[in-house]
Amino acid sequence: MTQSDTPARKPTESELEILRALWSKGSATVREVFEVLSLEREIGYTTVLKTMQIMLDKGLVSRTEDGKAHIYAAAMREEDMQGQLLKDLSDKLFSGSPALLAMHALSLQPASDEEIQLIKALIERKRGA
Amino acid sequence: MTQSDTPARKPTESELEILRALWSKGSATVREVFEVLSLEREIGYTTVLKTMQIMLDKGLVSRTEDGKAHIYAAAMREEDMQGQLLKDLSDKLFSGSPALLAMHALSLQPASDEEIQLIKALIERKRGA
DNA sequence: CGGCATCTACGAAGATTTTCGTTGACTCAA
DNA sequence: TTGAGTCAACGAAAATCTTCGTAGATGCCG
Repeated sequence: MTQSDTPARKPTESELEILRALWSKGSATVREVFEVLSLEREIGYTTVLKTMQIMLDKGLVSRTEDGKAHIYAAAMREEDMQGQLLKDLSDKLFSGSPALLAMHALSLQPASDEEIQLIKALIERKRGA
Repeated sequence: MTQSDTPARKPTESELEILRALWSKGSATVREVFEVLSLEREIGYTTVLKTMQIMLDKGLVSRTEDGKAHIYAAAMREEDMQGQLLKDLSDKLFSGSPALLAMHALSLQPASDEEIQLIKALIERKRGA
């Protein structure tokens, strides 16, 4: 039995790397993902293939057959993964407070005027609610 | 040769767990860390000891002798580690933009009035500069 | 002194992650 | 039909992380 029905663990570094490629392309074959990753670093085709098969087993990606090749897609939306990993980091290093985390992030690098406007709007919206 | 002089990699899950205990106590012996971790979960004393020795080798902690026992301290300040991991996450999932990350974090959970004030102040400060 | 308690050191097993070689299936063209 | 090219499956090696048993050193108490 595969473990496709397990909760959905945190992706490993390599898995996240592949997920990023999938999100950016919408969906892709192993070869396409391999080509994206190859731009970043040395890696073998079968390494990518194997990892994607493992991810399928973990439920991190889904796939459909298309003739000889398989087409893969991320099982989770990028923003959901962002939320999940932010929550994880927040729990581990920011006393479970995303707001505290946000403050640290903001002091990490000055936000642009545009970003500041967005954040202000976001805050106002919350405030109004 | 130990690898104490390597760049300072990202701590593993277990290592981060130990770092949190060290930050909360300032510095501590293996036994003290062990006792903190024991409150959270089942774990053996030598497991903690071994992990802390590995962390010493990696340069994640420092230690001084105190009679028979050793006193450990985190090598990096908590806020620096927070910054490092935030940057890492930002690079991997938020196009390298901490501000974008902050926005997502804020929409994750409503910030308290107090937090909103702090964030506003932070933004104003940046704006002024 | 002798034994118990407490430490560190060492090594190794087990689990997980990362990597890729090899194999066999299929496709297309000569 | 056969050979070159492309693909997935499989298995296993290598690297890393997690766990702890065992052994040896040291301190303290009677």
